[in-house]
Amino acid sequence: MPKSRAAPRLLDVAEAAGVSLATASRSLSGQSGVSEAVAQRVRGVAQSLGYVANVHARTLAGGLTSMIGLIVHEIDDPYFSEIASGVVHAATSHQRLVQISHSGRDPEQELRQIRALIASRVDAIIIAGSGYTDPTAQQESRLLLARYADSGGRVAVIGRHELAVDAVLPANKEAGAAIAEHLISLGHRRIAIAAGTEGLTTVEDRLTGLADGFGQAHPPVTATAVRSDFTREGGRLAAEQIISDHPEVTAIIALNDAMAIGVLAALRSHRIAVPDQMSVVGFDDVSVAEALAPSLTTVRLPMATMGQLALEMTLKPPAAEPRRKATSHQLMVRDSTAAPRSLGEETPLLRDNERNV
Amino acid sequence: MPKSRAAPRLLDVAEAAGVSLATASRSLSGQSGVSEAVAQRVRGVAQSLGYVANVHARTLAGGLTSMIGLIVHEIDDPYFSEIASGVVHAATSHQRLVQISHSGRDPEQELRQIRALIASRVDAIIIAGSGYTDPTAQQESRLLLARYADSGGRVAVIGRHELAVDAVLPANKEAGAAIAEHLISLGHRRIAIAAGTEGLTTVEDRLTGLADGFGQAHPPVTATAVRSDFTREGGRLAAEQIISDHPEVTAIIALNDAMAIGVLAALRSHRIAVPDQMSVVGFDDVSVAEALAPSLTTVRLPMATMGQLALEMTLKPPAAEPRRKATSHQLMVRDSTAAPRSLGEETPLLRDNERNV
DNA sequence: TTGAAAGCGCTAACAA
DNA sequence: TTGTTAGCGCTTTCAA
Repeated sequence: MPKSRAAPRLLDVAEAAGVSLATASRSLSGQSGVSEAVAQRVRGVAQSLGYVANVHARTLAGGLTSMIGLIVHEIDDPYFSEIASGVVHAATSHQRLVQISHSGRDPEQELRQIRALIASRVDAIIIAGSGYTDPTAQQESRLLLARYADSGGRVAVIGRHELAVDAVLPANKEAGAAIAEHLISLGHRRIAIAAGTEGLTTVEDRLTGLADGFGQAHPPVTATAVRSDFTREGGRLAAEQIISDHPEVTAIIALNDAMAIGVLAALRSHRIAVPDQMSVVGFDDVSVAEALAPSLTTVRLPMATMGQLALEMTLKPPAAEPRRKATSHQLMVRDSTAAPRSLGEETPLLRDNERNV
Repeated sequence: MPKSRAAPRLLDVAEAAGVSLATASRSLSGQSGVSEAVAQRVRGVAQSLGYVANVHARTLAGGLTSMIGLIVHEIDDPYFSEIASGVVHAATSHQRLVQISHSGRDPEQELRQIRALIASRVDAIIIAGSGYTDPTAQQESRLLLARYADSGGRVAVIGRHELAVDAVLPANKEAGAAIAEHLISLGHRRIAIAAGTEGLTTVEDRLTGLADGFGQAHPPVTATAVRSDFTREGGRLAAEQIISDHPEVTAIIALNDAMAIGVLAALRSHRIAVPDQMSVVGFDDVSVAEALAPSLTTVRLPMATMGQLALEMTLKPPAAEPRRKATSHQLMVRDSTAAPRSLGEETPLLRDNERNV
């Protein structure tokens, strides 16, 4: 039985190839100053020995790690996995590796993850997902990140305008306004909102956008928000409450698609037809949204692109002022919205398939 | 403006606290042999300096990294994100961090990721997702992993029986048999299979299970497999082909839920009613499956648990023989399956809500 | 209980 | 073109 043997070191490669440590190092890192013949031989020896350089030693000795840390709220939420996918693809094409951690929407846990990423000296840290409206919740994170940036680390966030770092800003307000206009133009005036947990900036921004959009309606809109978790189950619970407490409502706005899916499920179990008896809209356009039945009217935010943009920001040297990159949004009108029933068949069906905003 | 300053080192902490390097190290790592008073003071200084230990130096000097590497095929596929979620949660409760990489179902890319994980000296590597039936595709990965294990690294795989390492084995065959029996008992005999790409062991195992289940039917089953990508779009394409080439079919089996969602979309666009005109089933029971309309009949594989089990295997010392851990499966009968129309209303509706297998 | 010092594996500056 | 050597920041003997 083979004894547990340490992994081969660069020194082992050098000896086996009959060259010095420095020559071996140069050969493998593809630097100039080595004859091609020697370099070739060293590479061959390294391969046959199964040599893989120790990143820790390499990092300690000098350079960067080529590692990017990504912190998301929930790994198994499509919103974040699509962002992650964008980050990973972009990173791969820049020969960077991504280390993904998740915070479970808990500032404490997020702090711990930031600490771990800093400890492992990743070249950059990307934090995706809503910030917290409570400033004390991230006092220490902010400090840590500032110090990290100060000592050369790069930081970018997605959707957290409250941190003074490079940021990709999802068009949450604009998306809210677009949805409000869509429902108003269909004739809805009594609307309920399945809103996510308090304290998340994303939730508040989307609500603000909706309020802006509603403000212009004649006759005016009556909108009621019901708070719940920012998840499918949260959507289901919110819908139950809306159904029982607000029977006059003709449309439900869920503040993300996950909640919208929960809303649809609740309506189905109550045999409330969508869109005939109730219109439903979401936010994000996660990829399953169009595959639902009825397919979900929602606002598309380009998650993968957002991830890619964030990654690319971290590759550039820091700017004097933090960069802000706004994203596009696109209202996707599908089968879950229609004119309210009371307006009946005499109203022409206002439906365009994809309206660019 | 603060100059770009290097991060504080343990030496800085030690000096600021007026102790030696060794004492500082001991204080922070909570070792015995330091007076509590001194330890306290050192910890205080470390905190106020925002000191975070450099993992690379620490790793190089001795110990483990407390990092686990996880390789998945597709980060934004719910099957994998649910597995990842299981791994991450279990890891967190064991104070481990997880680094997630993705291979895009490409053996080359997978090899590169394995190399990177080994280079960063993660304590363990978990590879999730189907293996490749072509043995040459992973010749080198196998070699690398063997060497890594030999030098003390831990390896566990999810769903790759072809590697001689600790493995969590999804009940793919049994799941296939359960689905076959379900459709047979409903009376289906002309069945199409939307199968994933060739060369994936998961696909072949599920097909084998289906064939086993079909073998016992009287009258016999006619089953046709259509190959396509193992994704939603692949499911859609397969369904289109099935609709045009095999109009006699009364049920479509998709080899995973992603494909099933694509199949449902294709059927909807052809106005083929599910389950009245066509039954549809999937595999996996990703969390959105029950939220679809009609809700999807599928076989539940406990993805999060699988991830958790794999993580725990890597925490144990290696066994003489590779461990094999089989998982449960559970047929989830929902609204996408029914008796074929030709049997009409005279057949009693065999439907139980959750049948344990 | 504390400190001094020898590495861990690698890179890069300096010599030859 | 090649080799020698001084660290990188930490842990861990070994001495005091």
